[in-house]
Amino acid sequence: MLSYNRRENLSTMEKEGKISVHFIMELSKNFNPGEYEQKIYKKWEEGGFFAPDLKSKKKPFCVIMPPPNANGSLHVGHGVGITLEDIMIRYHRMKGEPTLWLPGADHAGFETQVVYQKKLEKEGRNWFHIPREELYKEISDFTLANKSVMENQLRRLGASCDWSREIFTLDERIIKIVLQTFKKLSDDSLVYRGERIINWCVKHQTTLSDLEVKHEEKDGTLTHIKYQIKNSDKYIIVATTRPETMLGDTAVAVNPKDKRYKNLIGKIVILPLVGREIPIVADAAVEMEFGTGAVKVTPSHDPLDFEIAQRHNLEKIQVIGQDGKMTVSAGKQYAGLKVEEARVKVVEDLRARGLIVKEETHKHAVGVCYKCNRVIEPLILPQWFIKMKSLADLAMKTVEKGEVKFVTKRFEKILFHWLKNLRDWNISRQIVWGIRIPVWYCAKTCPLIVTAGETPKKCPHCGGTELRQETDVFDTWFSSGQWPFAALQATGDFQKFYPTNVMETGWDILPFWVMRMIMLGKYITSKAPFEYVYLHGLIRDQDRQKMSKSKGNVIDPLGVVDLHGADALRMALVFGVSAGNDIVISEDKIRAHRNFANKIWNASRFVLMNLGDNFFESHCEESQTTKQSCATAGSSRFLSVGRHGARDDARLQPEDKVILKKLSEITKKVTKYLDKFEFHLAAEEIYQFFWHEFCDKYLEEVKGRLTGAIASEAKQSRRDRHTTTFVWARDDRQVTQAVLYKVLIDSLKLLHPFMPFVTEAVYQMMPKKEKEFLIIENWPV
RNA sequence: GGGCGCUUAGUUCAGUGGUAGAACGUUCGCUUCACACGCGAAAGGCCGCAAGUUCAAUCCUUGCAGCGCCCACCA
Repeated sequence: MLSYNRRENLSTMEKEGKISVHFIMELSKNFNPGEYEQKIYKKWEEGGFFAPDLKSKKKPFCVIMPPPNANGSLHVGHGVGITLEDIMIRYHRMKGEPTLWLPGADHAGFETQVVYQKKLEKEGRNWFHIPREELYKEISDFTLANKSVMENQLRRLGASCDWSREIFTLDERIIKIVLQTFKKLSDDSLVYRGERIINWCVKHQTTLSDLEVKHEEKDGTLTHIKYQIKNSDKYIIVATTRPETMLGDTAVAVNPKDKRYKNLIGKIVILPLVGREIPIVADAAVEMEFGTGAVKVTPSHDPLDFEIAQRHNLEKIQVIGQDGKMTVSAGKQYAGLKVEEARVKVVEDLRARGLIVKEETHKHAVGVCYKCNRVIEPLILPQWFIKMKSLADLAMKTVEKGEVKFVTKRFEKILFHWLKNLRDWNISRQIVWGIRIPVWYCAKTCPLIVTAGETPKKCPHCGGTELRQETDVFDTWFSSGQWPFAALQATGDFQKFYPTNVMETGWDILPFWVMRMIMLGKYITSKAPFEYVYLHGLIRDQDRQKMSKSKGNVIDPLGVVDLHGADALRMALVFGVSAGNDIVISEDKIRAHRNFANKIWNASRFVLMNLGDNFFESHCEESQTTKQSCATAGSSRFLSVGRHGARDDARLQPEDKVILKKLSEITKKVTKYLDKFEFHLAAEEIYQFFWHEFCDKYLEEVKGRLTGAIASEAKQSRRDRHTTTFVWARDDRQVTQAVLYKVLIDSLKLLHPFMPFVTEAVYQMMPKKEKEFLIIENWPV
């Protein structure tokens, strides 16, 4: 027998090819994750276990990883998703299914640009002075650097995704598919370039989709202004929160049913300060109860006014520019002023003329940029839009038919609410970092040239060669909305793995991403991109607060992994958390599961010490003589303990029967819960069983029966292993050992999806393993 | 204004049409030879309020109250 000292670790053990009882006894009393995790992960990865076994005839299982934004570090939110996905993946892999977890990274267009812009600001450089190509290159380098940091963080969490297939959202193969989709939408007349009122962020100098605009309650002032009626000394009083926009007014609107104003409809008013003559129109969109019931109409700077203008064919005068300052059209005395300055000056000037009737404080929701919180300036700009109606209907039908199922039903309601209220989707962004829209403009006024990416040599309409490409890029969500089919097509796995099984992601991106994937996936491939949608909640701290850098309550997942191990973090993220609900995590909770990992470690040490050396050595010899691997010979026999009525074996003591019965029950339960996406219940069951049934009860009960086991050099039986359950079990102690072994190894398997590292570390020390690694073990039945 | 949720032990949360569950925390005892990151024991709850359906409601229905989130063109 070889002797070891406690410094020696896994690799030494493996070099020697054997593990002895003495080795186990020398192991540290506490599980030290740092000593094992990265080594184990490396072995898994090198072993190629993350790639799907394409030879398997079983039904494939596929999860597409929501590609993390490659512009920073992973946060705990990623930890939740990665853990849940990894649990599913490891479970299905152990069931022998060809299992693909496709990792990716997202260039995250606007988001990354915002991050990079901040970085430039700190360096004192001006974003807008850097040439486009240079900027693109810089952001690209930045993103790729972050991408590799992130990949290593995913490894630290234990993500068993197939790195050999990893794909980036700006991969040439992906871009090609995205452009084809745009072309198809264009051919189907689902995309158009339109001059419509859009959301403009003055800071970031780009438009945003409606979803990217947040609404904040703000205190404002409702200013009542007199507009004089032409050829009369009468006035109509309008109420507005944005007096400065009156410079761009082209009408006053009232509700057609409003008796107060009935006789004024069609009359002309003189716009104060400007002198422009504008009509009073009747429009049902005007609320009679609000303000004075008369609205000034500024088509260029207000969405509602824009619509009124469309209906009444009103002129549109832009008085605010993309720089957030008043334009020359606002008049000499206002041009160049910032909006806020102009507001003050306009009110002053009106007051000087006695045209302010009253000013009242007024709470109202103001649209702000979701990134910089700056007030959104509605402007009219030509943008690319996707028509939503037919795609939304398509998505609704897909969900109604059950082609896509939501694990948490209530999200289906929320999705429908979204789908029913969608307006056309502005997919163009005036940013650098993204996929450029494949449209070319001819120098002459020919129709636009839309391609699937190829650069046209000449204008198909006039033959002209003076063409210039659209500078706008796609909204990131336009490309990521195609991710499941695009990614699988790019890696060549589409045939086998599409549609995928589960889309696991945070509920906060239901409308941004999930909804669009259903629409675009179904539209392009005629199949829904996934069968199930599992949405997890937001992470909160013990005081139920959202985590944010400014609050200083952020938990860095890698810090936790370093301190307590990935297993502890993973378990803390699933324990006591049901689908769709917010997740409360605290240092206490993580420590509790660090303790559990340690419990697994120590219980395993105890079992291994008590198996006796015959377990470690003799059986290997036996199986070699029967030309069976050491591993197979051992465990297949043990597996029969629970399966073929061995519980009734006369040599089993009552406590043996109880624990084996419970093991069998727990195995069924955990399996059932995993199939139903009830990860927390699965985790709690196995936790409860392992700690309180196996450790607290069974291990204590059998201690007496094991006395002397360690020193024992019991001879093994050479009887045929196929005729007897416990071939080698010649006395009570040996029966106990067999039961211990069986319960431990099955527990390790059941625990593995949740806590892959401790379980694998222990498995590596197990004698008579069926497989080389636990990660590829067979799920118990 | 519209929509979606939540309310169960001190805390964070599970759960079920039929005697209330876990984790953490708390209290008391334990240097028991796997583990003090541990073991044993214990305390702790009209399952938000009211009505209804039912033989039976914490669970289903309705109303109410409190809390949270999302959406939104009352300028």
